[in-house]
Amino acid sequence: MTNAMPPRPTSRDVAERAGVSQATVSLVLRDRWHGRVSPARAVAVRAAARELGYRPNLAARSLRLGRTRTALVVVPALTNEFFARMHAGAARVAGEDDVGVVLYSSPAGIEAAPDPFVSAEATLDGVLASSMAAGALTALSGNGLPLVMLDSEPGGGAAATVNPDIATGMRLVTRHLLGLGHRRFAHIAADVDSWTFGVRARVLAGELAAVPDARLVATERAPIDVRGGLAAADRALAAPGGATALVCDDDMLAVGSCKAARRRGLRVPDDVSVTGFDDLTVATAVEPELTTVHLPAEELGAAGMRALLAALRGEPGGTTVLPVSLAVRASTAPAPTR
Amino acid sequence: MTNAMPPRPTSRDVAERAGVSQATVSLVLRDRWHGRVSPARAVAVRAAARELGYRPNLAARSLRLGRTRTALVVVPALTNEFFARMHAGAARVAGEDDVGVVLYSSPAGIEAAPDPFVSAEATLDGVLASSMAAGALTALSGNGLPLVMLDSEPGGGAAATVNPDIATGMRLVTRHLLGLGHRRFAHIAADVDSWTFGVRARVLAGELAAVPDARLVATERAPIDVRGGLAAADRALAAPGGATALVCDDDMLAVGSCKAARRRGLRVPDDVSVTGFDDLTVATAVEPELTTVHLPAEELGAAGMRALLAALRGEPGGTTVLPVSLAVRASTAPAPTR
DNA sequence: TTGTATGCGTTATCAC
DNA sequence: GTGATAACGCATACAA
Repeated sequence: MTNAMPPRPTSRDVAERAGVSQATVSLVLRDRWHGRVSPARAVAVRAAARELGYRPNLAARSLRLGRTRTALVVVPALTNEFFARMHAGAARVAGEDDVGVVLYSSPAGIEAAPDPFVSAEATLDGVLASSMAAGALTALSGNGLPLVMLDSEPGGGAAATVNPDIATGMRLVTRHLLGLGHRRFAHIAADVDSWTFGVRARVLAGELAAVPDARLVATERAPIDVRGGLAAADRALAAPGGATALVCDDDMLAVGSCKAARRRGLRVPDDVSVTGFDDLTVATAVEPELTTVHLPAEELGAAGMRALLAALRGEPGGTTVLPVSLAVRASTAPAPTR
Repeated sequence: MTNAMPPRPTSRDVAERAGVSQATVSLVLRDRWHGRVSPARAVAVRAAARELGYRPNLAARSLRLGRTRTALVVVPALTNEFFARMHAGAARVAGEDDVGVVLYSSPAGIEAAPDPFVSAEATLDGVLASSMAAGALTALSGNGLPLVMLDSEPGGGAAATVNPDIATGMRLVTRHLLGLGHRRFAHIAADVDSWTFGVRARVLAGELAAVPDARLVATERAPIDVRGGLAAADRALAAPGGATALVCDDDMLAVGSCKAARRRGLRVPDDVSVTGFDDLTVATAVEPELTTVHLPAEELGAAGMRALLAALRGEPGGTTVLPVSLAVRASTAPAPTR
């Protein structure tokens, strides 16, 4: 039994089979034949292509066109559900426009953006980057590719920026808690120096400053995971001031914070209220379910990719802000009367 | 201010700057110059390339070589942490070998594998597919590309298969529960028809059959998420037989099962024990923390990619089985004495 | 040891 | 309307 794999058909093969020239094949298949090729031949070409299972060679096309119809999506970590959802949105939109997506999830997290741009620059049309530290941005914008930033500081060399309305999100959380009678807050913050977390800290502080007897009794930073949140909340709860509300930068931190509270014998939400941010699956997996800010992760990726595709077409881009909402669930309750 | 973006340097530009021919540049940069190019010139070429910031054009290289150094990784859903980790492992190994990864996460889940292979076949050297339904496999193997299957039925046209030791995992769970005195089991199963879940069901049944008074009092299928698990466990708990142990196919199902138990006024693990599978982050986020089977997700992806790279080199592949372990935590306890 | 020439498959520019 | 032909950037067989 011979196992000879038939070589992939080329446009020449299609031409031969359809009895036309190779150039005609290209015209017909790229839909640029109207008025230049007779309908009869066009039909014949299409038929031949189908029968042969012809697929254009992307490498050849890219070489000739100088464009690759490929965008790079950069996320800090794909194992974070938020970024996975963002990626899904971006990939969907790109796919609808026949643009491929190559993914780079920065192993070093949010800070570094080393090799990929160097090596990838060879073959990309644009870059969609998310939640990167301020410094990393410049490394990306330097290579001449259109760049769209997600969940990042507007401006700064990007062709466009798409952000969820973080400020409003934090405002909703704070006012929700304030309305519940809480006055002593602790901020369980992500120990990541990025725009998005800067906004959260600023808005929280600002909202509390506007209410005479409200105070931020502690701010604890932690790596964004359950253990980090647990440790940080433990420190915050040990601090003087007796916080009754733990405002967390992320759902994972909130989950850890709930654990910390319980280990100290405090009930959530009776003794202490806890809020998250993102509305990941885990927010409704734990009990009590988390009151959290719902961020449109997939839509963020989708809008970002749309902005990138627009930039690729040469259209100017600005800053888009996506609305967020507060998901009020069971981890918040009226402040305890002491 | 002129904004003329300098065109990307080609190997010709490097040649010109180094005062050599383009062919020499190619030889030097591909490290095939030993004995053919004088060391002095080689040094000059490297210097010129560095100064110009030369990057080879991948499209041109692919066209010339006929290979793309790109592998397709197929996962059912990236938003599932297990697959995200698998992807990370695969991407890491591929990167070490300068192979790119293009990701396809089947929107339709595990069943369908529609377009990507058609359109992607143009530009891929191999495929790494994970946890696909039996039918989808054939669609992949048909296109002549080397294929490595992950967490799937061994054999069946794939160049190699890499699986976590699912059977042992389920055996460990069952015996753990049996050792705790449980005799009435319910299986909260994933409603997905794939090899991995088939094995779980089979082993669970087999292990229970080997213990005279042990019984599987209910099997309930559910979509793999918290709500699905909740609903299925609720049905299982309502069924006659009074299961004291809920064996779940997945951590998400286990989380939902815990919720279902609590809503019925049952305590976990005092009244009912619950086990998961996968050991996702959520397993240690909820309380009680889940007793579950730890699957080496990242290593699975890494081993799979190694197998694919080996297949690309023409080496024969077989079936690799990766060890798993039981993470005993707080969701299991001795069976209640009634 | 080095340079020249050719072709990979595609698209676009031209004569016909 | 249609079909040659040239280029895209690289790797290599071959000539010098």
